Amino acid sequence: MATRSTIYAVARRSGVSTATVSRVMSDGTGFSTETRDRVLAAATDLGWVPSNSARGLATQRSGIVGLLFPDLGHSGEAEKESPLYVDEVIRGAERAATAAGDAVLIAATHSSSGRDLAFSIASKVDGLVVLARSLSAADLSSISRSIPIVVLANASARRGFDFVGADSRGGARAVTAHLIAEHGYRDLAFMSGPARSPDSIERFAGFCEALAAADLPVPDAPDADGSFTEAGGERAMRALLALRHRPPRAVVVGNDEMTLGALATLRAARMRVPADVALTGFDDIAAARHVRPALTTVRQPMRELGERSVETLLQRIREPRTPRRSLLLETDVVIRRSCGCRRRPAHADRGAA
Amino acid sequence: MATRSTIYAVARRSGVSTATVSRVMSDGTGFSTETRDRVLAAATDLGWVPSNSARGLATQRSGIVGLLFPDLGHSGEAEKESPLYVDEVIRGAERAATAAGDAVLIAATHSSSGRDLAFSIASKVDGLVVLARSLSAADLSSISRSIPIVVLANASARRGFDFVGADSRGGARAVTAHLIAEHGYRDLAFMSGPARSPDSIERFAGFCEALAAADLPVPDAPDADGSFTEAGGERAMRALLALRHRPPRAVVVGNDEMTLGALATLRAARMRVPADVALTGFDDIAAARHVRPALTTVRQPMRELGERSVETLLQRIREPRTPRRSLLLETDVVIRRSCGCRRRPAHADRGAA
DNA sequence: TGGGTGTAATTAAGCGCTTACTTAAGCATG
DNA sequence: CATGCTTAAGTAAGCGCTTAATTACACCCA
Repeated sequence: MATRSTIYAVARRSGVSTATVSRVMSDGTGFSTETRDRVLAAATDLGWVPSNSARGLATQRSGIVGLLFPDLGHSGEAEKESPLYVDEVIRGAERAATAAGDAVLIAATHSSSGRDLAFSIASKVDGLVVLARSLSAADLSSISRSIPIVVLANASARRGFDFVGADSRGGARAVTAHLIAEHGYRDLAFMSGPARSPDSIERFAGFCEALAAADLPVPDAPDADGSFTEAGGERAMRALLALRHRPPRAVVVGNDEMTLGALATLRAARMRVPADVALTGFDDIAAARHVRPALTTVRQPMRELGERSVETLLQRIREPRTPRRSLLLETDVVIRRSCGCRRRPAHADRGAA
Repeated sequence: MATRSTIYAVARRSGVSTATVSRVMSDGTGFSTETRDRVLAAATDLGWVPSNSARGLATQRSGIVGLLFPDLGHSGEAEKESPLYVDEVIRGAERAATAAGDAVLIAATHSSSGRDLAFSIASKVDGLVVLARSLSAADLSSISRSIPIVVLANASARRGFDFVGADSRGGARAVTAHLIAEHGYRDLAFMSGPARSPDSIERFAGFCEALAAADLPVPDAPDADGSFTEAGGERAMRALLALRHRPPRAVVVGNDEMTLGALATLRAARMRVPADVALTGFDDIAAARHVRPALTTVRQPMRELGERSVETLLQRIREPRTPRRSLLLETDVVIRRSCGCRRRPAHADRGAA
């Protein structure tokens, strides 16, 4: 507790200069084994933990990267639901950073505080991974004047930055195509998440592409939308049913949580899934395997998104003037029962990259 | 990109000294509004983000707290399952830190790297929250010589440190009591997680207390154990069934994921839950609500654990020589169907604090 | 014996901030 | 008009490391 000891104390105790201590600590060269042992012993005795502030000031590197993400469901109703996605990304980021000897700082932009928070974080890190819409374009470019930034999963903001994302559109196209080709459904609807969310937009686009490819009529907008939550899915499905005289044969839903909600609404309306209405989700959250019917869904490599974005960032920090990188990871269609399939086929389709 | 500008550049550009810039940035006093505006403008123009290393060196505070947690399921089979608990804690920690104007650094100790990682993190933060068994007692006390530490959810390591945890034991006691009192089961088994996990031990203790209170025979050890994963639960349940001529009437399981696995094994063995064997879990993960039968389980205030531990840490950093704190949060029994209840009662029992 | 070559170690100049101390100026007071 | 008080600003000494430049020394070879 109490007083952190300094490199000077260690140097004095082991009878060498601070330069030598520093070299020993950084695995450098230019010292004998005995000296090394003496230094290490002194460091241990004193319980010395070098100050990263001092080191960072001297080296111009803090050894920390930041991850900024939007705070979904802040203290609200559905707050237990949304995390999954972000959490996996965080895990991936942590892993990649640790593997490279760096550490990762995380911060959720609770909408209000966005700007200040971002600058406060920016001052503490060597670079920033910004997930989805957690920061305005203006702040993004302002911060990028002092540290490198990689944009994660928000294709609309990628211009001018390194970018890492998943092929949401390809995934949506692939499930939709499955519904059409394997099951012969022709009356399909799309139920979107928040209208402005880049994910919503991409997924709807993929849905439309598949319809177009099958010469089916292409809608202008999603048939219903809501928040990316269970409650949002329930409401959206109610709206959808109210709107139509006859329910669609199949509904491609923006994410799994909404699908869970949609399922509840359909059950309440005494409709069978998939016999009356088939359903597909997005994300492959744990619950997707456990509901009945188990959800056919599109899996994103969430952890890998986190890993790759941090790797990209570290690479950029190392070599600031390399051409921009853009990385689009593949998504997988996971076939279960909610689409109407009876048994899992040998292997799933892949969203094109 | 490229060159971070410094306080000197800002000072020059706005025609004041660095001291004045510093005062303006820290919301201090001793400058006119015009001066403030000039400084702020210059800072914005230059895209200046103050260096936290320099500031930290001068103030002896980095404004960063660390959260160390064990890396469950590293690249292994069940890796998608375990997160939940840790993730919620991370969320809570982030929230509390941000609310206090600090940031949080996270790191998973991938068993091997434990020690080095811990020291690397320790050098970057003002204090550390250490979750469960992510660090040995020796490292814990070694690090605590230079920065404050709060132990989270590992009652066995609390000695000498600030401590925050949930009342696992009380929760286990409460579900077990429910099984005995409400359903009249007398033949109960306990299926534990990893034998050495503090959670396993606490929960088993609570189970035993409830048996003792009902004058039922108290076992020496859990009837089966496994890892805290679905696969672990499947195996443990198979072992349990193999061991006994007749299955127990009810099984209190160490956590929800194991319960999911146990459920699968029972189904495969053509036993009905809860009609033949009743089951309860721990943690209330999202899937617990979605499986059939929905799981009766014990909920821990995971996010609050994260919040409280960071608050405790910040408090300690602020006032180093205050008496140690120990905080035990209550757990809730969540009644659903897997225990045999037909409908949710008005309110759930509470684990005693 | 002297000069070259390595290796082990030290010296000291920063890195970009904060802050105690000091100065300057404006203003009210007796 | 000298005195003191308040407020706005500047000066400069660190904070604890890293690292380029330098020194000290041992060793080898002609």
